[in-house]
Amino acid sequence: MVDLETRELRYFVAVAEELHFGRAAERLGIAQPPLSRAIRLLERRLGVQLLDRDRRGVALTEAGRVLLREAATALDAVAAAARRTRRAADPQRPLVLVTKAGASHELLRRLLDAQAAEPGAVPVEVLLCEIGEQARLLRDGQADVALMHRPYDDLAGFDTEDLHVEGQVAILPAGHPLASRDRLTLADVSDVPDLPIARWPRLDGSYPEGPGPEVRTQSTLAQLVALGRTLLVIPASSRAWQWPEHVAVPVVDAPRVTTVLAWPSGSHSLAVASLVRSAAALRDTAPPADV
Amino acid sequence: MVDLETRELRYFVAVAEELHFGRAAERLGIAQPPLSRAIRLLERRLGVQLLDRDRRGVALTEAGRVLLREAATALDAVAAAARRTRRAADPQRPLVLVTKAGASHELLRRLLDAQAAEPGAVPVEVLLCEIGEQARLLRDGQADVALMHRPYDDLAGFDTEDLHVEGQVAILPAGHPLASRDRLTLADVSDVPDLPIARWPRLDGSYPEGPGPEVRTQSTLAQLVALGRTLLVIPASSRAWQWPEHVAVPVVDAPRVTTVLAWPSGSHSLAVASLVRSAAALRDTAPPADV
DNA sequence: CTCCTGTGATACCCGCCGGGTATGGGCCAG
DNA sequence: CTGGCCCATACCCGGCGGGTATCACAGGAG
Repeated sequence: MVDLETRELRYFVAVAEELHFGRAAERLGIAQPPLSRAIRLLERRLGVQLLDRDRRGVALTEAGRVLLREAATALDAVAAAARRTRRAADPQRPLVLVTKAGASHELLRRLLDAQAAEPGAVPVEVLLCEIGEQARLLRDGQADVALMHRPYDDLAGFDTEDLHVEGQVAILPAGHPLASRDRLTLADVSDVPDLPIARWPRLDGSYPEGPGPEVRTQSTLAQLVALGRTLLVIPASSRAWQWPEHVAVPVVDAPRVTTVLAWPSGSHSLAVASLVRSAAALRDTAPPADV
Repeated sequence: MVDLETRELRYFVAVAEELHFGRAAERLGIAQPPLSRAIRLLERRLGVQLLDRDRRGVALTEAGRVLLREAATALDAVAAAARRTRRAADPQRPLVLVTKAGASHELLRRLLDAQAAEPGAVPVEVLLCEIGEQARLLRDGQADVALMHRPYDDLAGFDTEDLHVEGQVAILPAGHPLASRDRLTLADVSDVPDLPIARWPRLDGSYPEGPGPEVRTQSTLAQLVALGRTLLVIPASSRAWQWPEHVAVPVVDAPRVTTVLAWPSGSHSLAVASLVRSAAALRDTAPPADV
């Protein structure tokens, strides 16, 4: 049995991501030789080669790729332990709810209002993040609960409560021929030559091949749409995209999107339970108009 | 931002579980004073009181309870990182499949046969565990894949493939009046005065109140049934209970149990994928007789 | 061919921190 | 009051994590 220390995992992650001992050491705030030694020791303790030191630079072995992935989640778990413990000790800790900026705006407003009206309401702090970040923020304890969207977000490891189902719309630059239609299909929007779909970075930061522009944030994407450089298909209730230059047209055969409230499974927080109750009541009493 | 080391977490878990510095230190193989100091340092770094040192002994604070739970999952994640990394480096690593001893025996046999018949079959090692342990073994990397049972096992954090649905039977000592019936209901078996339901330990090791005998393993339970001291309700295909002194009677209104193949979500292992394919094919070509 | 540059590895030193022993001090039980 | 239990404090030591200086080696420029 080998007991890894989080320091070793942090060091390895830095080297594995930088693929360069010098830069990794700088990022960690230590010198390069101790880092080399630490990684070598880690390899010997595990009995596994993690890196191929080539003449020029460093490459991950298969085992190294596994450890990079596993170490990231393990470090998240450790960070979550610290954060949640501190939060638990804060008597007036607000509940942190994270959601994608601009998504499900109306629903969120109604949820916050409903929760605030509860007797003994726990204050709710709203944290906005970029697409796909909610899962990490929940996992590492920076947030207690999230609004997420099936089937797009990865809900593995979370308990969820469905809140709302809706269709999707294509966001187009006003003035584009497609913008005058009153309904579209996925076929209509999939291969528009002058509006290629934007490309998001993969987990490793690289971009898939394709003609569309590379984007990393919603705001850049919104501006690209306004400039007539790309189109996108999103849930009807998303509001981050309502620029004057934008037109929304329903896409009738796009998959329907379910907005869910998600929280780490096994969470014993009374505050989370209270919010979930509010959400369920909200959905049952006043279902928002579907699109 | 506080970076906890796994050593600190292990120390805290030991103290939190033992609620006694001396015993915790002994369990950790260190002396008591350094342990006291380490815990005190941990509290100061977190800025949170984790333990109430009472006149006599130690009690967990609310924050301490949170950290105990979080630390356990974080340590599991770290251990999983080490184990999975080593496994990844082993060229002829077998795939480890864990299941409750005695459960879904036929299904498992057919699954192993089907997988062995695959071209390029990965060897599968079977690991048997007690009830409720599969999730931990999957989480901490001791197993790659598990047979689990909805709705009884906690499937949070795992991807699953449904394999089989079946009813449940009551296991009774032969000769008991109920044993001669050809069907039972939950009402029939819920309050039999001379056959009280056995009590399993909770996570903290304590037992719920009740008249039934306390059990910790399946084998003790099987013997208690044979002795006519308790009854139990289990999926029809479970085979650990087929002693000569046992009689199985269908319980018509018990919830139906789904046997699922489960693996850590996000697992990129080709071997797991291959086994899942085998399992799906198995189910589609030759569904086992339902009960 | 030579020299320079950039890379990770090695050698060696030092200070800190984790761990040990000895002991103190508060709080029951009797 | 007193002894015992249990955690905290005081103090020492050795190992390890981190630093600097340097080496070894591979390319590339000239």
